[in-house]
Amino acid sequence: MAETPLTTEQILEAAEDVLRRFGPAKATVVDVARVLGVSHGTVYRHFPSKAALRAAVARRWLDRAHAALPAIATGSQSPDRRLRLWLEALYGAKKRKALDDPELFATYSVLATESHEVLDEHIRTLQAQLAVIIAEGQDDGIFARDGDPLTLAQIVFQATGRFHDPVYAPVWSAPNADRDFAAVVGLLLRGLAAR
Amino acid sequence: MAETPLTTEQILEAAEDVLRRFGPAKATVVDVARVLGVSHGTVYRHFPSKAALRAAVARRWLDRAHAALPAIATGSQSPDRRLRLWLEALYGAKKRKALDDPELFATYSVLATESHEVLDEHIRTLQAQLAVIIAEGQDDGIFARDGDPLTLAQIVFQATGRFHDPVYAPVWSAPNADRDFAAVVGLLLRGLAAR
DNA sequence: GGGATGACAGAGATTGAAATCTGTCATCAC
DNA sequence: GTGATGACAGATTTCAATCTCTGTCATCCC
Repeated sequence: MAETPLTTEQILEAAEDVLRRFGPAKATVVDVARVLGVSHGTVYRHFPSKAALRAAVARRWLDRAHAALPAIATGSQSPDRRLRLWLEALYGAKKRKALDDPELFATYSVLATESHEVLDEHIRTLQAQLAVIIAEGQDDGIFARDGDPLTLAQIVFQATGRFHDPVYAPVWSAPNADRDFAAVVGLLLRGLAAR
Repeated sequence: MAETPLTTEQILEAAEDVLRRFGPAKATVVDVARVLGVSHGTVYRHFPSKAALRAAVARRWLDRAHAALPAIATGSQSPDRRLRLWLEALYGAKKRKALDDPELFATYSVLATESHEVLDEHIRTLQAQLAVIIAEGQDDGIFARDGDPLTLAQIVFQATGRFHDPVYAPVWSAPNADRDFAAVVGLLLRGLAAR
């Protein structure tokens, strides 16, 4: 029976499975153990608490959902073009997931929201990518040189919040959402531009 | 007893009172009637439903909370300065209320959110005020002339959402909130400016 | 007649007893 | 010794019985 020594990875897989099926409100550690065919005590050898397990699932999901972004941030196109592409990719990925499977998206949004730490770190990672693009734009003379890149990255991230914060998921399918997104990004790029 | 013929205004006053004391989850029409010393059937002579009563309370509150804004929008200062002042007044009013009495603020946020219609109309009113400022800025040559004022108003409103949408109330007391607000507004004004 | 009432049906909320879950740990199996 | 188990205490959730609320309307009162 114990042919394979249960891995953390398997537990995460099972936990995702249970969350997908039962949703964040009903998923229990006992359910996860049942899927794996072990006792729930075993799950507690790998994770100190249910919250830690859910946080790990959230981290995995966030990383996977935004796997394409770093490549865009360090791409070969001009910084202004890259900034637009990066924000489009972020909005696009969120929007696609929210429309494809709203229930699953809601589940993961709950996980992310409850795992404060994980979410904060994820956001810091995203803002750091934005900061790289902005810094290169400043070096190239495409963007105005006043203002530190990380602060500007935070500002751009905040100003585009409506297009990546899950609380706004319902408006992403509104008729004007894409037009509004493009307009906000356009205005921010104008604001960033050197004159 | 029936010296005064019960007015809609009195009912709204009583409803606010009950909402303040019991919160949005517990406040009932029977409570409101009790405060007024009438039967709850009487309340239904003035409002077709509990939802309509709550919507009327929400409208009153939103109008009162933002009573100072129209004067700023039509003020005598330069449009760019007025735009900044107007956004500061909006953020400031929200922030003050949220910090002064978080519970009451949460109560009214619930009312506003559940009264879709009322909230949408209120937002349209606010955006129309912003549009007036922007249109004057375009006429004066302070703002770039491309883009229609109402669309630009919507874009500015959306980009500053983090500083007026009640879902973000918890971050308004963060150490950098005011700095971030000023930076977002600064970037947007740069984007709006004629070159 | 205009305005208020309170009894009523159906919908929705409350409550507390029973069931389930979380997290621990002494024990077991290899 | 390493890793898994399952019994357990305390916390949390469920569920069904009960109670309260919403919205209507026939009736009442000035």
